[in-house]
Amino acid sequence: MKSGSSHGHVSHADAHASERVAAMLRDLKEAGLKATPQRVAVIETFANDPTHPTAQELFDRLRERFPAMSFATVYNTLDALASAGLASTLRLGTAARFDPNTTPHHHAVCDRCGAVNDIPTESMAPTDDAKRHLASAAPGFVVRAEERIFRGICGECGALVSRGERKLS
Amino acid sequence: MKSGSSHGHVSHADAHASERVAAMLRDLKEAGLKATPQRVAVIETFANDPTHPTAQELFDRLRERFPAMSFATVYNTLDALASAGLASTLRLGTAARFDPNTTPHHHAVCDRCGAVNDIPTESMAPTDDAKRHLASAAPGFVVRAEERIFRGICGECGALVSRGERKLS
DNA sequence: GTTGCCATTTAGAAAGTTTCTACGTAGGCT
DNA sequence: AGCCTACGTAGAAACTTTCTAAATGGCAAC
Repeated sequence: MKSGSSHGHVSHADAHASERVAAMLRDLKEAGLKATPQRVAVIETFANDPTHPTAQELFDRLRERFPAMSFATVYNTLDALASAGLASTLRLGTAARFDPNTTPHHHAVCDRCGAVNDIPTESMAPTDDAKRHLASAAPGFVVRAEERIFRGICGECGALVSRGERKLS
Repeated sequence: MKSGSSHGHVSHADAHASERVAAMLRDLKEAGLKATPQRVAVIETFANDPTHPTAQELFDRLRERFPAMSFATVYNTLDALASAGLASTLRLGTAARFDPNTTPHHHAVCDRCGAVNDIPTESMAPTDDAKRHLASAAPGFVVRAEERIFRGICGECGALVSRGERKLS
């Protein structure tokens, strides 16, 4: 993260990023959680990252600024954020991935490069078809949330493959 | 397991179960994989299990019949089955869960008891709405498969909660 | 039926991820 | 400023998955 907010200069893009960080810090306090330096650092590192980082990735980046930070703090903080509704957990492979985007959305995962993209959707409500099948297969089930994962090949990898390049798998 | 559909008689359950095992063994051979005793045991244990067992759960059960079986064999076999299209992997928590049902379907996961139910759906195709959002958020992405996970409270847990009982997480 | 190849199994180690414990620290309210 | 308690740290522990080397055995070919 080279465009982090620790620099003095604030560009237009960083302005939005700062807003998001500020909003998360505000929500953090409203949830009754303490704004410790470590949590502020996690939020600054995490809030505007669209790559769905793993705990390890966040830990590696945070350590550059906080050499003393422990792995448990990363998990504790992410759990705290998730409990407060400021983040969500996504389990796609062996390691969990975390998402600062709490607006309703789905995910597109590339089979080739592993990239995870957010797919915004206005309505997360199940279709009538889905509701019907849900009702008959799991009677009485009350839906709290729905996750959708699209698996396939992303545009970039599709272009590489069509050019005959085969770097991975 | 209540079927809720217009057909499906319990009296034929065993017959259907045997058929399914036979079909999986046939498909296994057609995929060029050897029908070892361990694989046959995994298939017999796994083919008709609707609970989406973890590798640990399958291993525990298999060990009763095959005390010498190693954990790696369970993973190897499940991977082989998945490669041959006879099973699929579902990652919901820390441990992967496996599903012998390869017909297109979704999953309903209970927040309280953790039960996983299959939700059959005729069409797995994304809605026009989803396609539109997918195209703009991930240009060029080609969908191979779509997974949906409904999270909520299952009928059983809902009934318990409404009676004021709180047995577990 | 025998032989031989090679996929597969096994035990164990290793790698990787997540959770837990004990204790020291410090945030933030009064 | 002082207190209470939530929080952070280090490290261990628990758990899941993958890997390695060596032995085994399924099954095709003869």
